[in-house]
Amino acid sequence: MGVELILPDGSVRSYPEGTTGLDVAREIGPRLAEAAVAVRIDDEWYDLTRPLERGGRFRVVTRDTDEGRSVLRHSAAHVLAQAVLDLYPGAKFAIGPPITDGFYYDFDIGRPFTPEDLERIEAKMLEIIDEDQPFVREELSIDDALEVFADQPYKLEIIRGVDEGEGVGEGVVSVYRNDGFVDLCRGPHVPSTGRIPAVKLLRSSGAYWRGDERRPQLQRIYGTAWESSKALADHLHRLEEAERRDHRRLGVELDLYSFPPELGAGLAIWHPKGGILRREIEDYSRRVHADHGYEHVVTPHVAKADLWETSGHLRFYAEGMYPPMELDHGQRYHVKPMNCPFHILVYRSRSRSYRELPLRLFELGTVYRYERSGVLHGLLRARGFTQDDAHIFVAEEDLGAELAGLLDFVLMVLRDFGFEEFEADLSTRPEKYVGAPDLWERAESALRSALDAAGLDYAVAEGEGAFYGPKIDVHIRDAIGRRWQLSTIQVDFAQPENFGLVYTTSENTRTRPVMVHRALFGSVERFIGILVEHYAGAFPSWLSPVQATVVPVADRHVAYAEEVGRRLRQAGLRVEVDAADETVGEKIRRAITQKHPAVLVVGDRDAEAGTVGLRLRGADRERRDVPLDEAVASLAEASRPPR
RNA sequence: GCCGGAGUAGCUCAGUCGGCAGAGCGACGCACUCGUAAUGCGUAGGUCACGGGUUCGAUUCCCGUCUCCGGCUCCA
Repeated sequence: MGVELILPDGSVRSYPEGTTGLDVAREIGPRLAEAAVAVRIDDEWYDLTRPLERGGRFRVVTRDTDEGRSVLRHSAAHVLAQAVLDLYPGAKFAIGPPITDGFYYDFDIGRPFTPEDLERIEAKMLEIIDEDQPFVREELSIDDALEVFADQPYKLEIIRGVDEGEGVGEGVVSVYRNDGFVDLCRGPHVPSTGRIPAVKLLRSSGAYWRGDERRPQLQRIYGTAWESSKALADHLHRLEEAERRDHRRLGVELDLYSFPPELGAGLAIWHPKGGILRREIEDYSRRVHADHGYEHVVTPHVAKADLWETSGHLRFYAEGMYPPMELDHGQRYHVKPMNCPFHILVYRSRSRSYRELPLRLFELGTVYRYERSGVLHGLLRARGFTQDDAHIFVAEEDLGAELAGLLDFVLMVLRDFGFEEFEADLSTRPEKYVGAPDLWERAESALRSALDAAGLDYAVAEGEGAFYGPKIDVHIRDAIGRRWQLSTIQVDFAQPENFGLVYTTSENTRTRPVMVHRALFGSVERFIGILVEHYAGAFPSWLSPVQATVVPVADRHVAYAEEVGRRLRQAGLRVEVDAADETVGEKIRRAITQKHPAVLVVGDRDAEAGTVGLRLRGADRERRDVPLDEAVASLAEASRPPR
């Protein structure tokens, strides 16, 4: 009994029993066989050396793809565990999956790993890789597996959990052996340890067993593995690049913002230059919202506990809120973690007609959330931040059109800030939910068609929606390929119910509107943090706190430099005239280091002829003798906001 | 919150096996007056995170607290 395989080119071929994926890959081409790490039949994984048990759509997975890398990273994780068990007798090992850009493995050796431990372990791993030990797959009954891992409590727990269908078949699990080491694993793996071309351990840290802080804390070792030493070197270079772009570091260097300990953890202060950046972004946001039919509202920072009871926040979100403060005979007030209840009160302040819908209420609303101290991370994760928040009250029949327009709006805004790559997640109805199922279905299909209409790539996260409604999250890729979640669009069937919202229809009946929560930047602070890292501090001119620096060559040119500065300011530009007692070279270096987009150098010739030397960021070299009028006009043009 | 690491000048860091605290950059002053990425010389700047303990003496050792960093978890 042979197998019939459909190859990616559509051809169908038959193979005798016992044929392996490697045999097929070799037949297709030796280079393919060389790069192969595993094969798939109809999405089922096979090790290269495992006989194919059935026919179907056949595909060779190579090591230079994301799928292939995750196979070799998984194998690298095994080698890591093998090294640790070898070096630390009695070590317990838990789980070791591949992750984005690497892998980890969780251990218990009774103490944390030190940097010296990591060096030893890495050396041991390289030895194991050198020995090119074959990975051998084996299937065991649950009982046999329990015996094999008798002294490994975490493995035993996993095996006992396998009954719920995580195993490879009825009452059977697979293990992989190489040398004396054996690990429970579904696979697949590369054929032998020598097929891991480049590996490096990065760090260790604590991690809870199964992510549960009530359970034992294990020691996790992170590493990365790649298809070639060049790919590894590139990755390490990207890590350095990310460090160079760190918004916390650039915030200090560019004098944008800081996090004084006196203030409290997770709270930022904005310096004048950061203030300009923020103001430009916020002004832009207000402008485009006004242009897109939003009305600007303003609401306070605290509200009575009753309001948070009605909205359900105290029931579902209390641990994310600042504790109450008491005043007026024990009346409790909470600082707001969200703006929605306030916007709802605006809606409910009088009776609403169908003619007013969709009613779009927008606010740059500053909220405070209690974040556990360990998770704070500069602007990206703060305790106080400002949302570009709006709530749209819409008739159910208009929801689809509203969502489609909204998604276009989101993409327009993100493109205006220089982001070009987008991916979305559509989160659908969870097990616990409010609202009628057919309402959910209509909302989900409305979100789906909005995504289709926008031509956006999206993944469906089944059951990941909030209990109150489905949502779309929009992610962007930054300049070094990192993915960030920014915008969110959430349909809400619960709050209109909680607050008893209605509007009067054209038939003079009263109907409940649907509510949409949406934020484009999400948090202005976090968005700026991402922008700083995306641009490595070199913002497009319209966002630059300083748009041009004027450098006089010598003291006698200061008056002309001031004149140039005045002209630029009249054209609306933010300008510094650097009259400091320094060399021209030093002043230029300073402007460049501060990422100013334009430097204008003026000397004798310029003062006489009414010209400037113009050096633009990113240009190969400067232009000399540019007429001042021309320089002013072109810089003003280059510094205009996108809209 | 938990695990690990750290906190010395505005920034980046060295140092003190317990005995008067150091560099580079930055700031300030003086000289230089200069044409596209660092001119030279000088000066100031420190509760060695904070509080307690041990000690003749603590920046150094011990305990606690705060803050930061890497993770866990959670999210915008």
